[in-house]
Amino acid sequence: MIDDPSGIAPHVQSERPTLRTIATATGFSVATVSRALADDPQIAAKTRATVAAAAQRFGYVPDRAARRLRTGRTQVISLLLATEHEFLGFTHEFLTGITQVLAGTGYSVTVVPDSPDGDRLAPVRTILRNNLADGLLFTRTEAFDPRVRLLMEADFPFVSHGRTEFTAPHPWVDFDNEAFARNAVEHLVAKGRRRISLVLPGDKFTFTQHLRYGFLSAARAAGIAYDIAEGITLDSPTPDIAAVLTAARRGPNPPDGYVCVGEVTALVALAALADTGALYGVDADIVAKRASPIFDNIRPQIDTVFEDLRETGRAMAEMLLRRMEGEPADDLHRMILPVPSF
Amino acid sequence: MIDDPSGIAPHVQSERPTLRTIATATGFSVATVSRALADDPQIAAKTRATVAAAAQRFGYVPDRAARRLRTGRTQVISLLLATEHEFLGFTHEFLTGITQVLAGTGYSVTVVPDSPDGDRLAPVRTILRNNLADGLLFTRTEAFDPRVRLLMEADFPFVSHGRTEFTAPHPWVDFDNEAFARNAVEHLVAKGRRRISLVLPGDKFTFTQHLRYGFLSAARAAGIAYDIAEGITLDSPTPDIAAVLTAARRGPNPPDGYVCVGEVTALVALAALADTGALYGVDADIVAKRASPIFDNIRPQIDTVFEDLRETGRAMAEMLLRRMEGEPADDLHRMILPVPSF
DNA sequence: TCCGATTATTAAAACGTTATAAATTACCCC
DNA sequence: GGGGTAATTTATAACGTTTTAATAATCGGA
Repeated sequence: MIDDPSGIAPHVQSERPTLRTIATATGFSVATVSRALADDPQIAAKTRATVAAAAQRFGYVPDRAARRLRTGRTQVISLLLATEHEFLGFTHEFLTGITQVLAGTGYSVTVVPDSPDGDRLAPVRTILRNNLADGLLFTRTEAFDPRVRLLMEADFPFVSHGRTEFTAPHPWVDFDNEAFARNAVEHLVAKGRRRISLVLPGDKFTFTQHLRYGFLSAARAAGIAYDIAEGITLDSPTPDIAAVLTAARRGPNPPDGYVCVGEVTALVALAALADTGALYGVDADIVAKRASPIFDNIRPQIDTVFEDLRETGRAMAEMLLRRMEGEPADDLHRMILPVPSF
Repeated sequence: MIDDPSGIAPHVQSERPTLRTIATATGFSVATVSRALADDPQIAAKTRATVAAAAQRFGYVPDRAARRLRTGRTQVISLLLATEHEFLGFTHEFLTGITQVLAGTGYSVTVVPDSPDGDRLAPVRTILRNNLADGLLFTRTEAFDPRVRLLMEADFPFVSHGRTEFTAPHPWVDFDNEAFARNAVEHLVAKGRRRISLVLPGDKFTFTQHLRYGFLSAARAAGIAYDIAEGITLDSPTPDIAAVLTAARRGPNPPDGYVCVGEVTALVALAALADTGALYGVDADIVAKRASPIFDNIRPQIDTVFEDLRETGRAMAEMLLRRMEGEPADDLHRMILPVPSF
């Protein structure tokens, strides 16, 4: 074994090639090698070729720490991951999309927890202050999201999952929740349903407004009765949601249609039907937003609308890369469309 | 608002504080400040206090890049996240546990995709070679996992989710799948079931062996009939699993009990019952491993056994920290116990 | 043949930290 | 007060990059 008098980290010192390795091997200086690898046109084409070949031969990979120290760029993208989401598989699908795009770009993804009930600004501040990332992705965006405000002020690249109501444009990827809600209501109406119910996410999230608007306008246009569950949100403990939905079923005018914004809520609604002796398809119908294929295996089969979270992750990562390249925010928007199964 | 004709000071104040900032402010040298902050006993206690106060005042946070360049330690923990898991919420729960423990330690978590069907060694090699992390966590461990072999050879800190069959000890956290399978079978037997069925994960994973052993030994001890589905694994496309289970139900001797290792498989089994006109609780029973509360809202309610993935993530992160501190691997093992709902 | 202008290369500094070795100061005892 | 030792502090040299400014090489053109 090679002795290491330096006392510096054990697994590093196994002859990792550096610029100097290539420099001494090719006879050029470290500076030239660095610029050659950056494809600087000031460096003769022949030299660039020689250096590139040597780098290839040695399996040279630039040291991130050194580059980061020198340039201030971290090669890191941070994901603020909300503790709650409307789908069980949200994190997995989303992260899969992001890492798919980032694979091979040299960026790595760090995950930072984001508690929508807590201080959402704290992790952002830490990242900005300590220069922990070059770009930021986050979910569960609020209408006047403080993170968006702060990041825009700091001119720090980010893409939000969900829009805001700020006037200045910023990059976002969003699911068309208004269209989803509208389609869901219309579908229920087409099935003859006249009294539909909805459980919304917390009021502060922008997508809650979109859902509400789509739901209300379609219900009013159809002239049917509707209600939005009170005292609970999509993120409430499921027993609480179950209690409210079951109570409503036992009340005077139980709904005959449910628009469910998440998978779990849809299961709760189904359970409420079963537990109150109601028959799906007879006494009530359900349209649910889904992000996974689990409903294929749930009986009775309900109508679903697919939200492609993997594609969402991909779109956000791609957009962030473009933003970090300096592309202006004005056109960096992408709406993910609902895919109904009906 | 205020112009800066001098070109000197003002914006410097808003710059990130470094050791030099504190050094000039306190009158000590950079070296002293560095050592004082490291609580070096060679530095006078009074000096340490002074320096600590100044650091506090400036909101000093050491620059990760500089420290990393100098020490070779990255302050990063990488998570190799398998593309498939037996639970929809696996990623979320697991990641939540990990980030909970790592919050405040100064370590950040990067997520790297790991495709169990592809080259599982490639991401590990990249991390080792390019010194991208100080420690590694991964899931879906194989009996003779090449990653474990490589990491042990390189003496690189890691914790695997799942055991291996290597003789040398390495840190692991595992769920007692053997106990789960055994309990599940015994429970079905106690309910009077005499012909039980199981879908296993891929053969190479260690936990597959544990499941098989628990299942087989309990079934044989009880003297009942059993079968393990062939041609499919837990990770097969759900339509494939559904096809096999449904075909079995239509065959000569359909099972009257199912041990389901994942939530989706349990749903498939339930659907297979429903689709073949069988009645849960009458024609067959199910015991399923679960990681989320969704089954509380699925009707009929089946018997479940809880695997606490958040606790698993916590345990793995804690263990990795201890391992990185130099603790020997010998006792770094933790078995997560099944929590039956029955 | 030599000069000015490109073109190609490189020396040196810097990013912020830590570790080594050396320098300084404080302290104690005679 | 001096000599020696212990207690503190600090200068300096890295770590591997990139970048600025400067040097060296090449090339026409007069």
